[in-house]
Amino acid sequence: MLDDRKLAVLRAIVRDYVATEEPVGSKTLVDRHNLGVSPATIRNDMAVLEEEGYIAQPHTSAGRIPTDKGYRLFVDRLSEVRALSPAERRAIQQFMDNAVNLDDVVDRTVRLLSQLTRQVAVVQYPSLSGATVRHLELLNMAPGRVMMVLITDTGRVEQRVVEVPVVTSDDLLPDLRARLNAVMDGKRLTAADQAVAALGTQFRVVDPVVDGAVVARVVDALREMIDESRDQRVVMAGAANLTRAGHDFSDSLHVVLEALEEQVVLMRLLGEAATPDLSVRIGHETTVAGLAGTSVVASTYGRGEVVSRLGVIGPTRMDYPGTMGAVRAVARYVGQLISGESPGA
Amino acid sequence: MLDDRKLAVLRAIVRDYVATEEPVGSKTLVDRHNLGVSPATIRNDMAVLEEEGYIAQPHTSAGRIPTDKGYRLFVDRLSEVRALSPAERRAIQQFMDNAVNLDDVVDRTVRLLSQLTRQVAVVQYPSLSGATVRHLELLNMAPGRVMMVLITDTGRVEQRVVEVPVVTSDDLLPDLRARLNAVMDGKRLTAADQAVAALGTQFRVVDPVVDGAVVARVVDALREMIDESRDQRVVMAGAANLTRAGHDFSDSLHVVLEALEEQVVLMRLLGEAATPDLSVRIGHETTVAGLAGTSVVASTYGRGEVVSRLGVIGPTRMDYPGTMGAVRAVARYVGQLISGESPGA
DNA sequence: CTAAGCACTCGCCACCCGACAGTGCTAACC
DNA sequence: GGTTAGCACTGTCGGGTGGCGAGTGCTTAG
Repeated sequence: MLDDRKLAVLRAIVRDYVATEEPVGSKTLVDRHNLGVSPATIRNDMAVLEEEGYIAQPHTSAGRIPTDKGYRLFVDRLSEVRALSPAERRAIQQFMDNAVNLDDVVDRTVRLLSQLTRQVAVVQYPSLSGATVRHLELLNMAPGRVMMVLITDTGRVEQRVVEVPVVTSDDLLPDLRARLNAVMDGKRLTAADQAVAALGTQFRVVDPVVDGAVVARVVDALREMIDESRDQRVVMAGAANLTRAGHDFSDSLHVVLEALEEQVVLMRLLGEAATPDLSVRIGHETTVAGLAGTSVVASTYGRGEVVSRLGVIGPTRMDYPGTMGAVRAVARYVGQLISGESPGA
Repeated sequence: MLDDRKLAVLRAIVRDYVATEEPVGSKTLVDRHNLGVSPATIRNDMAVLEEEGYIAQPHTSAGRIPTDKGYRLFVDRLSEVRALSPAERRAIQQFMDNAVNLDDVVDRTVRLLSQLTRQVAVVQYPSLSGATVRHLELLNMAPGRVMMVLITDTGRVEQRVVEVPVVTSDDLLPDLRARLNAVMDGKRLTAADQAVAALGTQFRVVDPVVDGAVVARVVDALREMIDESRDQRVVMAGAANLTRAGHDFSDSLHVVLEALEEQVVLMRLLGEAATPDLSVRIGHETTVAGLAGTSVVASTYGRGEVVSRLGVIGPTRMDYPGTMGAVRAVARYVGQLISGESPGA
């Protein structure tokens, strides 16, 4: 049904609409792209494309705009991911290489991504589930308050304060710390959790009442920590881009902004990116209510066990090739960075 | 010049305008508040108030709206901070008491504040300058990569990865850690910095070339860390509130959102709150460009050395008594929380 | 000092109308 | 059969107009 020229027309419509943000008519189409036929012919093609649901007209006497289905076809078959310019690559490198710790890496990534794409960027912290335990530190903050700091090989630091019965023996905490570290060190979090549980019961039997209670609290908190560290944090940046001229969110802006402030929503948005590598969800393809007018370009990043997601959110009318290129480039760079390799440009 | 009735009129205008978001005229004024005089009299008073610069009319045939100067007078002399309802207090308590660590406390605080006031909330992390060092941890992440984790008594954890020449001796790091901890433990950050510097030079002389280089890198990084930890982090929440109906940011929204995404701007906004306790900056009183249409209600929180700031940002046309009440209440509660006292409601 | 009456000033809104862009259809053309 | 030219049609957008109403300032009287 769709011969080559019709596809070319669709491609031209998408590109023009994205560029001008105005419904595109048959005449302007033949003017801007040299399609070699007359407007009337294009009109016939457009009629077919509309019938098939790839384009639509906002009102009778206006040009056509792509539908979600049209964008989908465009992304899948009519465009290619745009590689970044050397200048852009250099910018990524320079900006990221100044990061001093994991928080900083994530923070810079999200800001970088939002600036490159001029859209809302979202980055999920590197997952902990595959991470291995590097060290656990126990500290007496105040009588009855113990601070626990858990460090993983991904550079992530989880902290927590627990209330315990007043510590009686001076060397309980160091002792406990040594034991816990001995048991957990180098283990994956899941394995560490089990080891800690086992140690907990054993320890509890051997020691006197008060100490036992302390140990119990610490072990419980530690397990809780390991467990909770699984619900990933997500950071967002570039919300101001939603208000850029040409974004017709005007009315739904409130809804979109509200949605984007919810960690859960952001998680789901990234989580929907089922595809292993680069993924694009367009308009109604998202399951998040209120975000039907947006598209999400996301990608996994990292290697092996240390894997997570990042992406950007923008209007369905976005520059897909460019956005996909930026997301892919940043994902690759950050992936190498947190894997400990010194990434080339 | 301003007798009691004129002040009452101003008070009524501010309240009405904040409530209805529409310019208020003389007739509606006498209808809603029983001022005991006729509209004509009010009109005379309003003429005086306008002449003095407390109110203005957006256009000739409209009612009056308060000017920044008018709000200022209202805040200073015509209103009182509204105490929170028991229900609100309970909500604060419940919400905050589930926090598990400092990040969580700050995160919850900012969300709580934005929900209570229905405005953009900003919270600055508790300052480190007065904090004392609790512990320093050094970890070999990979050959040539050392992770440093600095923990203070405020519960704040700073981390950083440094690249070093490959570590040769196995016990260099533990040894170094022990020495550094011995020197820093319990000290204020500034004092710790000096102690570390002293130790650095001393250590460097004693040890062989490679180790010396490692020590130098670590000490340098540590000092840098202490130094940088002074540029405070600020978190923001509730940006969606900017788009609530009735906020006439419509055009300047972009500017405001952009400003609020800049850490530096947020810092300055809070920093301007010179007054010890609760402070209000109205409209043009702020020095931040682009935020002339907003007011900032801020407060310090915490006690003694551990002191920082929080606040909310909203349109000049805001419910000052209510907002001030909420900010004050949250500041007090969080202050107690991070001081380690178990706060009563 | 307060109140009543009154003319006046604008912003808002609904309405109309013409210009315009783009379409679908039909008929001719290669 | 696909392509093209011509043409009537449809809906949006912008500007212009007029009535309405809220609110004011002024003047004058109590």
